[in-house]
Amino acid sequence: MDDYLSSVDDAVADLAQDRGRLGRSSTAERVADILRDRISEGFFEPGQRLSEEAISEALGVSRNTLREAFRLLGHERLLDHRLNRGVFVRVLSAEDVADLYRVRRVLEGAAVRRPPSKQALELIAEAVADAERAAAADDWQAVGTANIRFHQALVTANQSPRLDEAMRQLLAELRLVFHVMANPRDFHEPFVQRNRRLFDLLQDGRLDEAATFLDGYLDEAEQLLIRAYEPNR
Amino acid sequence: MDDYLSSVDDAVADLAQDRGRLGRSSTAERVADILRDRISEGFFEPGQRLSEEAISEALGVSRNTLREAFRLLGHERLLDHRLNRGVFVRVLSAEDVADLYRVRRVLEGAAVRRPPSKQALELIAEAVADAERAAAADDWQAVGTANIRFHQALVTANQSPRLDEAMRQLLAELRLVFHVMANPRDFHEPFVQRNRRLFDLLQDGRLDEAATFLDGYLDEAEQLLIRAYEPNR
DNA sequence: CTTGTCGAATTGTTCAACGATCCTTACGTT
DNA sequence: AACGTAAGGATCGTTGAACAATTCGACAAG
Repeated sequence: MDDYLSSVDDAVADLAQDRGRLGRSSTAERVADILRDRISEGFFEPGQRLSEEAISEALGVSRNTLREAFRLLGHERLLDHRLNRGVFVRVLSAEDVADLYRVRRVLEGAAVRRPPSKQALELIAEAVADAERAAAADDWQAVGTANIRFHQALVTANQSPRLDEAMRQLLAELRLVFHVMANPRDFHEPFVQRNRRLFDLLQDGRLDEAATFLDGYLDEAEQLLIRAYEPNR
Repeated sequence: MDDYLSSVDDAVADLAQDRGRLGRSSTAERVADILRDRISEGFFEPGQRLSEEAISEALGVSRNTLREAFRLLGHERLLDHRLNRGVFVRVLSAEDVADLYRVRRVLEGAAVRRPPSKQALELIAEAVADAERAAAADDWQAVGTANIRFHQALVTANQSPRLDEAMRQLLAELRLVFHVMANPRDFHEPFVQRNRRLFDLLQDGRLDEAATFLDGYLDEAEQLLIRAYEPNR
């Protein structure tokens, strides 16, 4: 009987993992999801103003609800809310890009310096493989998203939900900038090999080497980005 | 005449620094400020429900505006927004506390490992002095806020606005927990000396020592907190 | 070319209303 | 005693309309 009870308890405990999915749905949040996707895919361009009237009508929600969605995205730094002037898709300055890479060095650097869990290694390996596969297929858009997943997986090694969330937001912000890269191949291709190399270092437990390798990696990515970005300010 | 023009230009350029203060005031944000203060001072206790009707009436704003404020604080993790049930002052679990300290180790650890700027050192020195002064005056509440300023100043060394902001949020979240400490003196006193010691190490450029010292520091703070916190769950 | 003024357009905020959801209580069933 | 159901009240989610406040561009005056 003890067995029976404990197995039930186990099942219930497992179930608790899905609890997160229950509460998740309010119109405002769903609207925010839609807008977030549109922004990160480049449908709304940085600097563009999002009219309350036009969008609320287009999505069939009231202005008040739309404004709640705007607030959410504003806090994620995807939208810029200027009083009495409306909300605009965020325009990142070169300093913003530099700051984002400063944060990446801290977040990813800390992750790389600690022995990764088996789970984390698996996630990282998957992302590397996906990137290589996409590169072989000349699908550079897919390479880009796989690269992003790679770095997200890296941060996972910190075992911290809050750092994961911070990284998620950071990468969403960075996507605002990726669209300025005229040729996505030039930007994403060089890093596919490096991802593989970084993964190998991590797997072999050569953490110090991984850390310095990562620093060089991020330096170059930042410079590539800023060089392509600085002109049109 | 050139001189005249350029001096005017300079004056105008200076003025641009104050631009940030212009936009900053909407009713919703001011309401959020009020509520944030009330929460961090313990007026609203963790777990308490904040009624839209009661608070909107008390503050003399509409429910819609209040909801915008709630969204803001929800994103700062100070409020817990449960669909159709209202907003509650966030209740941190022991895992939350552990995670917060994980993030602190990353943020403060990275800061301590890089040579601090003169400005940063100054901010840190001020916080240390304030804490010592308050400790001498037996004002343990003030010691607590000075300690918080100390750690905020530490992170300043990262030279990253986003990390500063992350630290600000993190500390606001931690304040939710500080109120469970029955005797603030026991919690804050041991760290006044350590702040001084950490400052000395930084000033002398003994960064590695500072880093390991900080790790021990954070470990102890975390355990103190969790020990006082775990029981009442 | 700068400054003042006016009006259209948009946002900020409020209000009232209605449906949807949750909580509580009570009642009946097994 | 544990569980399923039902009813009612309270609160939230969302809407639509309304008005004040603010911005912005145009146009006239100096």
